[in-house]
Amino acid sequence: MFHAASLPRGAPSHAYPWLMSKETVGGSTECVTRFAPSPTGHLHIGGARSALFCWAYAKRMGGRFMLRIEDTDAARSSDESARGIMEDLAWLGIEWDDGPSLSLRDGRVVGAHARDVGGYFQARRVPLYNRFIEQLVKAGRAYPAFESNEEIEAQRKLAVAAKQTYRYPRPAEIEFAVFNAALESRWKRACAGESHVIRFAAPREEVVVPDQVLGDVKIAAGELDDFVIRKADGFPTYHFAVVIDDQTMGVTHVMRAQEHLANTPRHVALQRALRDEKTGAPFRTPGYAHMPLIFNMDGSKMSKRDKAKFARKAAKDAIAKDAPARERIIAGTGLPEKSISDFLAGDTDAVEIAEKVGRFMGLTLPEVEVHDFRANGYIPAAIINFLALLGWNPGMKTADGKDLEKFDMKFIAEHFSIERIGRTNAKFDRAKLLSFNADAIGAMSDAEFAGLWRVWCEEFEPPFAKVVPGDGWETLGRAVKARAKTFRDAVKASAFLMLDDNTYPFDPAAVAKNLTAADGAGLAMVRAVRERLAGLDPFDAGLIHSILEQLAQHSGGMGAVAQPIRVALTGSAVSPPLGETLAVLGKARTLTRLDRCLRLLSV
RNA sequence: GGCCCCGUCGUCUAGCCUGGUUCAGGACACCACCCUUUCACGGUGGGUACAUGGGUUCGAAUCCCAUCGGGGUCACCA
Repeated sequence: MFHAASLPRGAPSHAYPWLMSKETVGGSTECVTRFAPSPTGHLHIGGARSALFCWAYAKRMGGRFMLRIEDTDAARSSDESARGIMEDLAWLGIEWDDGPSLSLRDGRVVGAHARDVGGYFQARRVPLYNRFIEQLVKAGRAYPAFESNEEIEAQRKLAVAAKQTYRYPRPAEIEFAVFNAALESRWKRACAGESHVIRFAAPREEVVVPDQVLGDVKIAAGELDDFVIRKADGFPTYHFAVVIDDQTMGVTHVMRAQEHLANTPRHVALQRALRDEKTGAPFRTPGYAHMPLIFNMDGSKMSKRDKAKFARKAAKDAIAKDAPARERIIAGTGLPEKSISDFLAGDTDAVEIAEKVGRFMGLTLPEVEVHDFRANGYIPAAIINFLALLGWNPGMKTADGKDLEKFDMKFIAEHFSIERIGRTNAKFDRAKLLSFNADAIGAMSDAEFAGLWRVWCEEFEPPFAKVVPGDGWETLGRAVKARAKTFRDAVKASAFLMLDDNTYPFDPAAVAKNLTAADGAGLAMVRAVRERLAGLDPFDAGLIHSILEQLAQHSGGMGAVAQPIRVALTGSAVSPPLGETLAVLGKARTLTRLDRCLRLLSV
């Protein structure tokens, strides 16, 4: 027997001639990949990686990347979700050639030149699915089944109780691949409107999934049961819609997470049973590539519930340390007492509650959706680079012999290959992402950083954006850029700006060390600096800096000058460089603060 | 539990296909030192890994087998 595992990875399987796809490099058919999310929420970071890999492969092969919305779950799908997913993809820079169109802020339209394939929302393609359902029934490869969901569920429970795998038993009257009288009668009942589902008559032979990452994956005969391909509500199931669409939309390569691997035999079996409406030829089996899964550092799945877990733990810790904290949280979030107690008890993982608690407590909740990363100040380029490395590696070295791991989408589009996708599940290391983001920020010019940071602040930190003087962004940005791994960090580093000039508190330790020690030497320095600053015009970072330097020459170093000023100005011993800090604060606010400090602390 | 996938530093990984050049290289994180007006940035250095056990071979992280471990999946959700 042919041993697939001995094949080089990525090689086509010669054991199954129908798989010999013509859709290879240089062939007449161009490569088409697709990302097919179901619009039931935001774009998950793992989904973003799937989309990126699909995009990358299509670009590398000079083909097309398609976005298809799998909204066959009428109850859970929503248009808002679909739009949100598209916006997240566009924000990351993953743009689709084919798919619904989306207008960007800059006026461009993604998907403007999409091929006409009859719609990219599955819910609008139902008549197409139904034609193929009928084809399958007439061929004796699918049949209506009339059991209710409850009946099936009861039987499944029985099987589970007996520690057996439940498989729907094919009715004795159904003959494989024959449209017999019994089937015809069932079909008539179904067409007459009797409630039913359509089940696929699965083959009773081994099914092979040709996977370009894992090699051929064989599923023994009898593992597949007669699964449902059309639900009672008339919508196709995922398995059916995906096969019909991939065929009719010309998809040549299916790349998705490994959690789908176990479903793939169903798809392959379906493909072998279905015929093209025009040519009568069997459906193509696309090239499959299942990529490794992404987990949290502790091995759990990355899920929205992580936010609730994180916020709950922080809240519980705070309450354990200080019982009244509970009341403060209730008051501070404006949430009903019941919501908070349910939340703390773990009865609900509602994201809205988690986010309110998180905001009130000043927590940064773990990001799991693309939008979370965006809201927390991450840069698309850093996310893309990091994601690309999760399960793929270019296997190249830099000029100085290190592993190449910093690259952009252009590089990915030029070098991506399925052969270099790994097979091992990966853990999502936020620390490394953060480091990538810091590097991306560090690589920006001051002007570039200031511009992007400002736009971000205006959307996600409006109160802060308001206190930054219009002409102060670049000066401030220059001062905090190196201190920020994210845009939000840069806001934190600029916290001094948000302080109320007349009420901000002083850190006693910092005061003792830098102001009142040595008979108030620090205070004397504050006084001296205040005198010089009072007459300064313009109040410019460079000029301020040189004044401080002059002072430093006569008083034993910069430390003796800078630290007292820092404490006087911000209440703490930590701040960005003083020139920029004072300049952005402005002369009036600076003098107000220095005067207040002198007034409060002088003896 | 059945079926399937996977197993190199704490994490992402290079190396594995084409066994020796590897007492295993890089990055992030961590620690130490240097730089320094604080905090950062930056620089230098350091520790930590081939899951285990059997083979094959002169020689195995690399090939084979077993065990153990991790994960996925078993829906009228995708």
